[in-house]
Amino acid sequence: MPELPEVETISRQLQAKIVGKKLKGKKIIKVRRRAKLLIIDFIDKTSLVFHLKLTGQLIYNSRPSRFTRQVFYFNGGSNLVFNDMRKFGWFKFIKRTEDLEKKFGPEALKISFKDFQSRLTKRPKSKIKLLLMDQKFIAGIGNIYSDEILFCSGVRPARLAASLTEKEIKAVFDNIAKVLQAAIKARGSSEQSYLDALGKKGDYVKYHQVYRRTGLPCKKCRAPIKRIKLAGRSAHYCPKCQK
DNA sequence: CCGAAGACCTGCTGGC
DNA sequence: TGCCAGCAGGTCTTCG
Repeated sequence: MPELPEVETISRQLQAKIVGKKLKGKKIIKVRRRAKLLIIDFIDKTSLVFHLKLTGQLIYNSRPSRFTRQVFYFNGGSNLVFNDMRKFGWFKFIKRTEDLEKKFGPEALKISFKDFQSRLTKRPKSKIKLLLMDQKFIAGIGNIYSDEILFCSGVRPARLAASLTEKEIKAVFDNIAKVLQAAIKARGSSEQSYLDALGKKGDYVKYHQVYRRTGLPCKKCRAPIKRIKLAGRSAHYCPKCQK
């Protein structure tokens, strides 16, 4: 589930619901996202940090299910339910988030073209899809959105960074923001288990051009979508639209 | 330095 | 219907 658009959706929804409430007697002053982390900041400068990994859910005012790992209760009776079928996700209370946040590269929605380009030239032999998913290179993009960004850019996922023309680098850069913003607007992609903080599915799957569409006709040219393996992950692309 | 492979978990789907 | 292989939004660690 949760890449940048999904975590951003949850973050915005929770920000509207729980700021000003108290958890364990401590007042919540902000809910925010860094990379794929969801961070709840308290007035005493401590934070509660979540990583939802593949199947984590954070749902406001929900009921526990068989997959519930933890329920957080706020003063006044409302709650926040943390579900995670595959148990990869985690949460922890920490004193300062700085050290944790330092481990990530620039935010995908904040990086400048200049920075993006210079980072690419420093990793000439890396495959472009793996670079987009490398959280130290650029933070927030995962398997779904790297495939979608590269489709929109006309670039195959296994291309080496050094092989991209200036025009292609610009296209990839532009499509990072374009695809992620559109996905946030649709409240993310619900492939299987993802739900937003209000317990609703995200609508972006219907806009997917290639992700998990192996063998289906490309929405632009009708050529069958291909799937390959890169670093153990599936990569989907249109052999005709992407060079 | 880099990349590939396996580990961590559970559930679902498709083929025989 | 049953069983088994393969797949799934993400990091981590280990090994070559």
